Amino acid sequence: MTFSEDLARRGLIKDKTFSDLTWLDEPKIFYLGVDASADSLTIGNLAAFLLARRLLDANWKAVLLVGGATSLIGDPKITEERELKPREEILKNVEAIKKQVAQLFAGEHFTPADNYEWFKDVKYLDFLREIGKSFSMTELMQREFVTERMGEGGSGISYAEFSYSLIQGYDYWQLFKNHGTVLQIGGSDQWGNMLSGVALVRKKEGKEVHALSMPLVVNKETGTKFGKSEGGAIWLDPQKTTPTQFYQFWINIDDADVENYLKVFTLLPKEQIEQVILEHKNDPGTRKAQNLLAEEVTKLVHGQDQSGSATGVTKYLTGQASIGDASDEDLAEIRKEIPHTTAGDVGSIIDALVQTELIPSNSMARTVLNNKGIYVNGQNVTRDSFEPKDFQNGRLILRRGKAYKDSALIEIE
RNA sequence: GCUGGGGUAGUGAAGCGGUCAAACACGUCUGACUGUAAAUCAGAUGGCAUUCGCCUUCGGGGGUUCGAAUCCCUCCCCCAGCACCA
Repeated sequence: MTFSEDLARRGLIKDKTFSDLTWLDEPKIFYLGVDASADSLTIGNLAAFLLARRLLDANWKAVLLVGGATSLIGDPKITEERELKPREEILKNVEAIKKQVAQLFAGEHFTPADNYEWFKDVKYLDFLREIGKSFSMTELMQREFVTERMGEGGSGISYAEFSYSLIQGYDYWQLFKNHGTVLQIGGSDQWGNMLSGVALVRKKEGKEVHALSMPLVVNKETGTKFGKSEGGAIWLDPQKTTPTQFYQFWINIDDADVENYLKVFTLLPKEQIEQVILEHKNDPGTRKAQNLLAEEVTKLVHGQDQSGSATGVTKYLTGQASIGDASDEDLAEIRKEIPHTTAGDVGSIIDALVQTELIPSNSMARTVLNNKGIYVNGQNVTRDSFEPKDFQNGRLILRRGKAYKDSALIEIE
């Protein structure tokens, strides 16, 4: 099976500017850009980065761009104008994302880039003359985010966000000139911006470059955008979403999506995926496919060790092993992976819930407690304080709801 | 610049002097159901205390009033139209 066939079968290709897929089979140089709208990437960014990884594995060369300049403006959303973030905050975010990208691609060869490098000295008039002239207003006005936001019922759009596409287009031109990139990849929401670059390079250089977009990952059952329906964002930063929580997220994926996710979010060969899906269908209860998915993705993002400790910690969260029997090393791991605090042997459960941020406020905690949503060592409780027998060897696992990822370690003070 | 419409909790959207912590819908959280998930049903959804209650919210600031999300002034922002400009 050729590289391009593999991509196609994994469902990784939505739109492309080249007609023949085999164009991908001959390695060239591509680029992938992200903006730093937060201080960490999320699993929403993951699919594109894994595509980059696949290209690298197929001997392509990569330029990975973090948008120091574009982040200052903000990619226009279809609904409303973004709030302009302070420069210092964006600078911090950019640094964080750069580091994260470097970690994610540790051991791989790629060229890091930051569009701020070439934008910081761009003069407005020069930009208008060189770039602005190459863009058709009529065309820009037809973009979905523009038509949605202008006119009656629209939320309005600033000139800054309107121009975002030009900035990204300019990036492609720069990268083409300086690094020889001839392909840009990204999510299908970036398609319009990618085309801006393709068109600009054609106009300025008379050369043909290409773009490739991936379908947005959606939940098959609900049709919702990936990551949206699962509560808060799942971050790649282990400080924000610990490897165990990360691992648990993938364990909880429902059957309908698991095959698709295995294809998109892991590097496993197609045969292996088909095999595990087959096993999974025979006996869905064991959640073989989800287990494999969780293990693989956690390994890709957090590394082998973290993946191992995530499975280790999970043992205690699920009650497969008693928390009282945990070794000192295990405990140290657990403390890193899930929130923890101390409490007296008759301490308040509500305080513990709030301290560990399992629940944001006391009232909420009380409500959830009354709704039978709190578990101590896997046992449902409705009383509002711990009892001495709850502690096994001076510790217990406190959980909100059924999902194991919302667990915390409570140790006796 | 003028004229008109608008800015309400995570989102959409009611309310238009007291009975407003603010209808309703969606979302979110918890539970039941399910091997999961979804769907469905039930409860919860500003904060503190959970017993009467107290505190902070309806773009910002100021005022009128016993009392304002609701009235007045002013500022900011958005939408539409017109004018100006080209």
